[in-house]
Amino acid sequence: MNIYDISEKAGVSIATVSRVINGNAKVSEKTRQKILAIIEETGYTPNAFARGLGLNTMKTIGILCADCSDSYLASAIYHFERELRSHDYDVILCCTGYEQATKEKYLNLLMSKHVDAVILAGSNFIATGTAPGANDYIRDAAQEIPVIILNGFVDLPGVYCVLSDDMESVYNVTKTLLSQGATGPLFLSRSDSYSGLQKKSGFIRALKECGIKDGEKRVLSTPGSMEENTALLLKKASAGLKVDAVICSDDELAVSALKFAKQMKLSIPDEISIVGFNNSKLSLCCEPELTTIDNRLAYACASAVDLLMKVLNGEDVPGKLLISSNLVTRGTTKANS
Amino acid sequence: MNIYDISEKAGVSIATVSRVINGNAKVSEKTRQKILAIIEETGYTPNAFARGLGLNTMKTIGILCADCSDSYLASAIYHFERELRSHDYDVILCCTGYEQATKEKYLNLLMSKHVDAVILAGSNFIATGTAPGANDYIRDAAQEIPVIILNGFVDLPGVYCVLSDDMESVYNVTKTLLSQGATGPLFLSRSDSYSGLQKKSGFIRALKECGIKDGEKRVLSTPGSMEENTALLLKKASAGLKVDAVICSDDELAVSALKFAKQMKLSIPDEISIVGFNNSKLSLCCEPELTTIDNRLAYACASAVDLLMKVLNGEDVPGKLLISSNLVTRGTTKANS
DNA sequence: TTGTATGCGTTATCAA
DNA sequence: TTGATAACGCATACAA
Repeated sequence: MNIYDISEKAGVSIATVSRVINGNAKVSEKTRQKILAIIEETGYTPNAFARGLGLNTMKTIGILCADCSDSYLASAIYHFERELRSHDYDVILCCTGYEQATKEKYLNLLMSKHVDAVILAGSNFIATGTAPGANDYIRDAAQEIPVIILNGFVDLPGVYCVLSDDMESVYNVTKTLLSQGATGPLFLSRSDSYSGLQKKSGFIRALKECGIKDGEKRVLSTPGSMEENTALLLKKASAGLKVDAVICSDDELAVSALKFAKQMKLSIPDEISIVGFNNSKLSLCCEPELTTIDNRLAYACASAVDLLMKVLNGEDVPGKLLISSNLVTRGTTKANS
Repeated sequence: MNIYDISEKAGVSIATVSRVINGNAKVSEKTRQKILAIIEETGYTPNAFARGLGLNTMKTIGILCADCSDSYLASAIYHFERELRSHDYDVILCCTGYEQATKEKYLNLLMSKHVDAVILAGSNFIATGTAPGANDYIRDAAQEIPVIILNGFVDLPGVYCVLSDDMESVYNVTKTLLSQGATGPLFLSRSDSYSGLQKKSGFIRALKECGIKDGEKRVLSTPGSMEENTALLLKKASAGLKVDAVICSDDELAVSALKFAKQMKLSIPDEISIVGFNNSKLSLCCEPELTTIDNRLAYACASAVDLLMKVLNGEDVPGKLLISSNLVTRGTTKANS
């Protein structure tokens, strides 16, 4: 069943059928109704390939993420997909893992499928190290199609970044904990991704303002499993590190910190405060429930899609959109006086 | 940059270029190398639409899931995507939500995009109620392309189901808890999906075998939030329901049960045992850590993709694949003697 | 081993 | 308001 069959049944040319389907050009109401009726009756749907061939677009957005089983990224994808579909776009999903070469390979793969744009979900797509040209693959892609980045920032033409203000939110909560009397603050860092560095620098800035100079020394790299991270904290503590406030770059790390606190028999939040990140389900599963930073993921994803639609529509939009976060205070921090 | 450009540069016809790209027919090693070099140099990639037009396939699998932010489904999608990509298939993701009409709509949408097959991820795609014809949309789809169902079962031609043996695993763990002396077993059920019903019937069968006739009365429907479910349990307990063993259809429910136990000041696992389902991260975040049923999701997904590849290859495969689960014993149940 | 010619199902341009 | 026809880029049957 193709456009010729329909045109034949309707006694018109394929051009007219095409016009009705695409609804742009002028067609007499009478023939339109007739054609519509036949389409309905036959259940005809245009061949997406042929359409793509002509238009060189298939109304499809590629989403790359390192690992969609990560709860944060999974939520992001969920929001992206629903938003995009409401705009009649399909989503091709591509989980790249964390290796640079694979990221590049899959981005090129998606480009070759003629997606209309790509969304890089997660700050790990931005190289933060010194490797020269590590972000070239993004620049190259952006020369062909719009690139949206969630929670990462590079200043390149054709790249649009939507991110939460991680530096600010960590800065704020750190200041609060210090003002509540904490003298042994610690920051647990999952990785040196763009957002990881932002968080870290917010922490260090807050410390500096309160007269703690060597803030870097109070940043702990904790990329391992929950068990390993708890063990690391215990080791540090037994080596004499004082800890009475832990800010974490995700909720899982905060649970590690919680386990550490319990093993140390520290009372929470009197002797130790803990703050997580992402307001994930994990934050409700432990005891006490976690105070955590909610970075308004749903809002960010919706904004990103909105931005993208405008870009595809040729409108002028900002290259960077910064969204403030929201501290959700629960049982692992003292109530703010 | 298209196949004509390449053929011109190489001084051959487009047919020869096509042959080299597809690697099937005979081409002299010399011209092959020459063409390969030019392809490499120009970065040419064939237009997927044009290719799809001719072949009527785009090596793309549609995955439908109700909600990919659900941690279980997110993991499933992750495994599917990686497996499929290793077979050079793309994945179009589609989150349908839980409404029947939307599921049908999106399944048809994917069909119209000429996906080569669809995977229905999650048992909620199977209607278990009495609504006649509620699974017709699956039957119709399966007449056109292979349909794979994860964790659900319907006996229809062209439908291939991969599922964990939920009935058996719940039956087994319930028997164990009863043999350890439990007299107030409870099953917390999230929904009456196919797998939900399987789990429930495993529970009831175990009770029956131990002389507890009215097993249905010990099944609690707990579709709400963690907080609501905990509250429901507290209410039931204060109304006199005896509870000393709780088997849950997911880990989140188990956390609700854990919170209930703590509020009741019941010692775990001496006075109450709790078993979760899925071996998700949640099971490690609470205290004590959850005993939970691991249904080998990664294995199931890999098997499903393997099955699909065989189906697409015209091989004969079973319509149902049942995978046994694995009980992961942690702190919320007594060690088995 | 290679080349020629045709079809795949649309959209869009131009003419009527 | 309509119709005829040329792209779009590729795979492949058939010819050489």
